[in-house]
Amino acid sequence: MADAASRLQATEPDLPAGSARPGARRVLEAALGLFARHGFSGTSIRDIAAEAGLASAALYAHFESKDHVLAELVRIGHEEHHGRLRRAALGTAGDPEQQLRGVVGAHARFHAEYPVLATVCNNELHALPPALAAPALALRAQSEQLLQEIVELGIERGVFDPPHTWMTVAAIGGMGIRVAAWFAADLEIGIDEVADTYGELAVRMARADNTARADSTARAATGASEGAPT
Amino acid sequence: MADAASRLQATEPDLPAGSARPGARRVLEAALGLFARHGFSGTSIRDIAAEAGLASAALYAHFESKDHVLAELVRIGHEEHHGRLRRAALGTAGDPEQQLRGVVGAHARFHAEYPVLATVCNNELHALPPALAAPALALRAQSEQLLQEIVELGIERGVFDPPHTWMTVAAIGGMGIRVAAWFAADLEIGIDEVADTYGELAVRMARADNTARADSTARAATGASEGAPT
DNA sequence: CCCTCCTGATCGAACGATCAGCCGGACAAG
DNA sequence: CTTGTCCGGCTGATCGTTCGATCAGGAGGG
Repeated sequence: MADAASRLQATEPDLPAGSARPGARRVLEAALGLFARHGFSGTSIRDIAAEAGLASAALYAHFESKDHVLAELVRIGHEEHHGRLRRAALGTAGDPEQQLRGVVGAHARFHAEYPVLATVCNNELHALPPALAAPALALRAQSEQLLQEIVELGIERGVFDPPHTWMTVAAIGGMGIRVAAWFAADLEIGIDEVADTYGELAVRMARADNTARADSTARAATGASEGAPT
Repeated sequence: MADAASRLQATEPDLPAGSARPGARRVLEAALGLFARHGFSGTSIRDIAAEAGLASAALYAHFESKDHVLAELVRIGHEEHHGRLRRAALGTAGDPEQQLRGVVGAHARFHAEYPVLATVCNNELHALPPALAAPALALRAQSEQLLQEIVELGIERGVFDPPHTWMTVAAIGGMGIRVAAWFAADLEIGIDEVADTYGELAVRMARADNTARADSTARAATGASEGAPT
């Protein structure tokens, strides 16, 4: 709230259940909120320690270095995210449209349930040395490929006909990532509604027979459009 | 390139033409690339000066503080972005679908033409004290409202029927922002193609008669979908 | 002669990390 | 139950480095 560029206004920093030993978890939760608000480089280990109620030296009993604290957050976030996408894909196997709806819904849902964690994973990954970032990047590539394969299957079957497959996949991914930037727990929009809406939007983007219809049906309400003044 | 989490791999840091005096411009260009790769807090005054070929003290002849360097970059980026959106909206006034296509195309085009600047504007805005961030936030609000009004006009006329107007606007904005993360000059995808594709995707998301059609037409190719194994 | 742009030196503060040492619960031996 | 030992988790002090910023002064074109 003190921040102008509202990075996750009222949302409480939150981690998936059972992701670390209690001692380390307190540190991770403290670091999570601070990394999201001030960035990795903008947060000192003294800040983290103070937030966790510890002396700064105590952090090194749980983590090898400041880098490793971020690496652990990034690992937790990417594994939770990728696991949800895979479960959503397996649970709806067969029908590409239902599968796209499910996977994109899970993607959006993750960013709504863990907006702080998602923000750190997306915005601070670059601060990690290559060796520590590699596992997260691998999971990212897998998630993108999962989405791409669903769209390609739909194209094969004729139910999908997106403009430029790869860009459509990138756009679907991008709109979901952005959920973390505006979703807050006290919003009047529920998590289920977010997931459903984003699933619907993704299907609309990919679905066949969309462009063609512009010439046949959508004409009706457009009559008064040509050359309107101002 | 040395960075694992590819923040703008091969792209040259670039600013819109004529945005500052030559001396200050060299500093801004140096800071732009460094802020994008290492973040605002991860970049020191000495880093910027070295990249610009100056002693660190020389920066203070052009800018009041490190904050003001970022503030100027953020101002340039937001003004260029908002200007393009307004011009695109005025150039296609009247027809909501054409207007949405144009504005979203301009949005995507900006992020493809200035991916480094867009990255800094989006990811480092939070590092600015409220007073310096305020103008950019105001322009952001205006841009979002512009998009929202186009969609609402389309709904009034019956050509648009998106699920949850506000979330659709947020999703359209989000997918365009993400372009900056993957677009590179040496890519096989051209800027015009990006703009056209994103315009088309936005229209598909908003267009009326999309959901309803699922029951009437799209059935044809879906026959073999039910319960396919694995 | 002044004004703009610049340099090298330097300020105090904050940085990531390391150290010796203290504390308290776990645990085996008596 | 008491005793002795250990070890994970912690503290306060401190290391050398780097941070953003300031200073007096030099260079040089108008």
